[in-house]
Amino acid sequence: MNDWNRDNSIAQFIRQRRKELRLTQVKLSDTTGVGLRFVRELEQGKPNLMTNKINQVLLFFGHELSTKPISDSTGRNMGK
Amino acid sequence: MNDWNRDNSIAQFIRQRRKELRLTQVKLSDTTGVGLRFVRELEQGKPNLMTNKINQVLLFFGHELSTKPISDSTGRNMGK
DNA sequence: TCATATTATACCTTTTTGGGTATAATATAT
DNA sequence: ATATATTATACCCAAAAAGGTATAATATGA
Repeated sequence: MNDWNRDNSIAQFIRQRRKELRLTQVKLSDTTGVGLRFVRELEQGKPNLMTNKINQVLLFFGHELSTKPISDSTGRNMGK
Repeated sequence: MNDWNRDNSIAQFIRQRRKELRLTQVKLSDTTGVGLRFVRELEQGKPNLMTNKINQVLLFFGHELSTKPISDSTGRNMGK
């Protein structure tokens, strides 16, 4: 078992969309052009990934990396 | 000159927020703990960056990496 | 159950990032 | 204009990602 973040929202998004389209990891790897290992690390929430590779996959789903505010449990915005 | 994407939205976000707080790249580098070189590559829109490093900077601004739909000029959603 | 498909883990290699530093270019202020 | 501060570019090095492949584990279906 690795110590990656399974409920990483990006990871979840990818896996969910992939399953909705009934694609295997292999298929997604082929069609997006990233390695199979990368698809797995991505879906399993490996913390350190290359943004261009992620975007390469997200593009297939019509998405891209962006930023969003972090809110705590009360909905308050954090940070400077 | 490099061929990076200057109007990368994440890059723009970082630089804009940094300037609003009147911080130098050096200051931001120090306070976030990432290297100065990284801050520069980030703001200049280098496409291949490690997500954890970006998040390390975004956290300071109360943000984090996420995904968003790509829309064309008409506002239509793209992709599968 | 049993065979197959899909996903997960482990090992090795190549490639590239990120850090640091030094230097050059640009912006800012007096 | 000129001194200073800030940002940009170029170099090398260590550390780590991504790819490939092989094997194990798990899920799926007949």
